[in-house]
Amino acid sequence: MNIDENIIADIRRFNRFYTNRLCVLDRHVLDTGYSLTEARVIIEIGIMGQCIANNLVDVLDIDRSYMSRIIAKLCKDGLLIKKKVTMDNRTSLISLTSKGAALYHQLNERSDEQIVRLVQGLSQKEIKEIHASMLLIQKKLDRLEKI
Amino acid sequence: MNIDENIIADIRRFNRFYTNRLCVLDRHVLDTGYSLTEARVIIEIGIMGQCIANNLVDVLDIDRSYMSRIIAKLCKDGLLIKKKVTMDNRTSLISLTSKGAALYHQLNERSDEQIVRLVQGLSQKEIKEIHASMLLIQKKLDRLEKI
DNA sequence: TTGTAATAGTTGACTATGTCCACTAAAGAG
DNA sequence: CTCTTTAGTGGACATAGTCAACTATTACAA
Repeated sequence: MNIDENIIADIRRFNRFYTNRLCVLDRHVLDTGYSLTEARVIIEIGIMGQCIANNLVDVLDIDRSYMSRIIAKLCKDGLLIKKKVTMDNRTSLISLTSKGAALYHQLNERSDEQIVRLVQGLSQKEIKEIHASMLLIQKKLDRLEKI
Repeated sequence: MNIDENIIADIRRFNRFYTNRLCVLDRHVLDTGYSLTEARVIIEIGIMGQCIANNLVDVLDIDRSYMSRIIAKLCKDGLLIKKKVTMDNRTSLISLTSKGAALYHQLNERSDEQIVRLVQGLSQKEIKEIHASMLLIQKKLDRLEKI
């Protein structure tokens, strides 16, 4: 597998470039008073609807003890509730309260806004080109995971 | 500016996807025993050749006191040397020692290897497609900065 | 069914990473 | 020569994340 050195340099340049872009896009999360990690937890629960702590640990790849503390904090803040379920007394079902759901929606809307800002000033044609490029990259690089 | 909701969702999906990829690519740095931030400092000095601490603070957007401590550590580890320069007695010229330069080259080589691994299993044609897509994204989104 | 292993979660202690502020010393500006 | 700005350092602190020990419960195999 010989790859042109210029291509490697370009990909590394792209990675540096895109890292900065992602950083800027994520910054808005901090306005909520929660960290990126806490936001990820809220969003994941929003997507899952209901889950147990261990699901979050697996999906988000966060340490169990750290997750325990994050959940405790978000519960204390009234964003989550834990419901004991008879099936397994070791666990609780976690879900968003209405306050948590509101934050979840706010995070989603803000993320959407950030994407709009990202491509602001470009024509619809250019946006479509970027879109197609992203889909291509993801398709090609994602495929490799399954092998 | 109306943007198709599906495109926004796709871009957000791509961002999540690519964040994970970047995370995996960066992980190799930790094998050196240095953090990503310390590695960024070493690489930047490698690129600049010679610089003063404040240059690094500006370019890498790292707190001055934090930078001071990072430089002190890297000096203690024999990766950097500070040379007093008569022109301005407040500052020192910082540069890599041969040991530091070796690490700099190692970091570069490993980063290149990671890119090769990233696209491993793809045909040359597919790699060229990815490359072109990245260039397009960067060109379109980079242009927006200058406005 | 009983002993053993595995799983879910919690807590304490710790490390790593990063931030804020006050300070010294030198340089630059008027 | 004063006053302001700049470069760097160090103390104290904050935030983020890790590691290991522990309890309680469940799963499983003999």
